Amino acid sequence: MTTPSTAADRKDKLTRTERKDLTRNSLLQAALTLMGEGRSFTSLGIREIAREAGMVPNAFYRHFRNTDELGLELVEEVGVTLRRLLREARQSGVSEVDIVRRSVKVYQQYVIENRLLFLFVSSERSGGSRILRMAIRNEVSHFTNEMAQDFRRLAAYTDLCTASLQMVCGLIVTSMLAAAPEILDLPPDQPMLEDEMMENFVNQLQLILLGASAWKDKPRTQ
Amino acid sequence: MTTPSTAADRKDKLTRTERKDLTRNSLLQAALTLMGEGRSFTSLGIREIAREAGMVPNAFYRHFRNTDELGLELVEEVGVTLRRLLREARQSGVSEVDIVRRSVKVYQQYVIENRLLFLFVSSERSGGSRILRMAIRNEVSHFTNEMAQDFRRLAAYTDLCTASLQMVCGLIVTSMLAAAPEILDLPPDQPMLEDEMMENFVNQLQLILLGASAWKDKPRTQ
DNA sequence: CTATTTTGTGTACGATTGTACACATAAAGC
DNA sequence: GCTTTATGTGTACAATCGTACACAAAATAG
Repeated sequence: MTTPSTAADRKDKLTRTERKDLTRNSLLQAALTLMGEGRSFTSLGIREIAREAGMVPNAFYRHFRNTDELGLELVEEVGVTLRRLLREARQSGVSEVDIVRRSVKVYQQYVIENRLLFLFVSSERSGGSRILRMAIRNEVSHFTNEMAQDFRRLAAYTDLCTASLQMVCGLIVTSMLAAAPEILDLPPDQPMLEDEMMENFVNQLQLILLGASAWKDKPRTQ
Repeated sequence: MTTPSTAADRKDKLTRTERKDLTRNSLLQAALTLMGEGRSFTSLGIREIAREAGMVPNAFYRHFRNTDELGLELVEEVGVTLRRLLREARQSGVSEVDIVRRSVKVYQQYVIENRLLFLFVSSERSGGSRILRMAIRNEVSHFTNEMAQDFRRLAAYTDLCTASLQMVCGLIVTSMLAAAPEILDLPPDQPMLEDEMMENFVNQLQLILLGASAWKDKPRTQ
């Protein structure tokens, strides 16, 4: 690469790695699209994904060795998506009244906006390939830890030791992830069902936080 | 049917419906076995299941029209399994100290004993076919309701209105189901990891119950 | 006893799958 | 400019899939 060619050097002539990234992304997107049409990731085939991406089956191998490897890439995307959720939650005011209800509403919208990714993570978190399962569990674990750090930073629940705080956040995250598939399965124009579900979700989170307020860390022994 | 032939009439000559039930069960068992070997239910094929059950592919159609229909039968089996869990929990003493820790231990063993069914329900609860998902959600909902009734019967958390009690039980069930895949993925001889996971699970349940004790039902409005 | 229905077998066919190999084309390296 | 390398295409093959049809055997009905 003699002249760096700043990627906008020539408008339609792209560098090799750029083209590669484009088709690679189109493969990832194709897999997500297929899941959006009701297929489960585990049952997707190489040919199917390549076809959806508009390329010949063999081209798949230029980017991934098998579908699991593509799935790992999707897991990483899930990771950045979750981190973005936390970052946005951090920016929005925390000292609001009704913070739980507000957060639940934000989360609901976030799940809908990132429908395909949450579809993926919900179904692969306990299904299919062990490798994917473990990778997802890792990302969720990181997410939980970051949430606990945020609680610390905001000086919330300062009575709790770190282990207890992580336990609480784990419970919150479990509830959030369990809510995702229900959000995604909601019939689109049934506001009553939706409100009922959200109300239930809000109450559950408030109950967890209520428990956290009353929680006393165990003494030294055990 | 002239003489009812009480099914033990001739020891090795079985009636037609008995034989049919036997092979039907062997198909169900075959599907579970394949899942136990790491396959996901969604990706199972008719031929595969029939082969594992030791019969020719076409025989499958004598019992189910497709794999989803077989899955529905498995969901029903999950239902009776969950009900049995509740029944056993009901019998064991409730007025024990450390009741949560004891219950968690019982649950862990129950999940391991019914490994294949919990594998199935964990992976299909948010994955694959919409029909199966809804059926499982139904069974889980019934389970939650029965648990709430048990709480009522035991005069536990009498301050809570029925809706709140169901909300609490929903949270408990969510946590239980989320724990199942982690239990099943535990490496078999790592007692430290196992203890850590169980301790975390116990704490989460205790936190929920602590929250339930402190919970005040909403006043009339809203 | 005869006729019918049920249950499982055997064979067959077209479609689809994962993957191997040879080839084209265009960017990158020198 | 020439050579090399990376990326995508085309063709091919064995394996598997779901499913249709004809058939065998045995239990049930009359």
